[in-house]
Amino acid sequence: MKLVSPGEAAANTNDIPAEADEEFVRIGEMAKKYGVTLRTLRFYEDKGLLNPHRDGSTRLYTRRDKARLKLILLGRKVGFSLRDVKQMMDLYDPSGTNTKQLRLALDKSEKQLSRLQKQRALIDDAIGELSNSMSVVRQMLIERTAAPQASAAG
Amino acid sequence: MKLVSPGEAAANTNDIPAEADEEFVRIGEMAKKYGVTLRTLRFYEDKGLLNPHRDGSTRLYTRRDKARLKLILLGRKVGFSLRDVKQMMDLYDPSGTNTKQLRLALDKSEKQLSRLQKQRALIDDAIGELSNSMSVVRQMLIERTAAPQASAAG
DNA sequence: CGCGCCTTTTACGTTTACGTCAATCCTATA
DNA sequence: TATAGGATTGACGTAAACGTAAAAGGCGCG
Repeated sequence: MKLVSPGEAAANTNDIPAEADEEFVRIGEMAKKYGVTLRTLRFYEDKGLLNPHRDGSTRLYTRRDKARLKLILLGRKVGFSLRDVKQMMDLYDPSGTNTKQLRLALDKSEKQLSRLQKQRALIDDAIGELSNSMSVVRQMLIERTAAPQASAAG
Repeated sequence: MKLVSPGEAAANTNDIPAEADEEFVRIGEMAKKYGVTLRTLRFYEDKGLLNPHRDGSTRLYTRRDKARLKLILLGRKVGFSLRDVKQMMDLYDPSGTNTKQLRLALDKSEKQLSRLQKQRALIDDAIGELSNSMSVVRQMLIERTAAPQASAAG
């Protein structure tokens, strides 16, 4: 099931780099395009999140893989674990309405949203406590640098 | 340098549990008092954050250890690493003004504060994106459940 | 005397998302 | 043909803060 000869793919990359309709890209180009490392792409594949075609041993990524990667990156951005992302993606069925997938996504999203809100509360709390401590420390420093000269209360 | 015999300490725990002025507490009581596990206390000691006395092999925690633990827990709460906490604590000198310690603490605090603020921005961002996605998904679900009956636009 | 409870040390396991070699292979190019 | 540039798999390393046995010692109580 060989779709493109390696020479052809390589030539394509060299000849018409702006001819946007390239079917396949190799891992290096894919990585640059989405700002991830090669390791990351291989890792995602290892975890079953991506499934690029192969030309021999060389990975070839298609539009489909790009769409999936975009979803992964979005998921990562909003704080889903890769496992969650995989769970949701695994439910995708191009021949159906994907109701189950959507419901799962919504369910997970609600939970994640509340997690994020809790996190934000924790961070706000931490910011408050830290600011307090900083005031105290600043005050201590003032006393320690200004007092030795004019200590009134002794 | 044995300060309290084991029998005495044990008796103390059994006889007068409410007599607040106990000099030493063992690891179990310490853990309960501060809501941490035994493992945590031993871990902190292993990392050089605590230094309880010993009666034989039994750890005995004093007021000083309690104060240090409080600081550790505060540091943890505001997001410092244990390493940071240790660095700051290590500068403590009961016979000086501790200016260096205070300056380091303030410096680290400023950095941590900006980290926290960045984190909060990221979280707010994530919340926004997630909310958007959820709207989209909800809309898709509506279309998939309501449309099959009355699809006007075909 | 045996039981249960507390304590000890040692040391490997957990989680997540990759980083960082290492050794090897293939290919286009000068 | 030598070399540089990508690509491959495999596998150990990292960070943080503990969790979780495992095996053993000590103590008071009934």
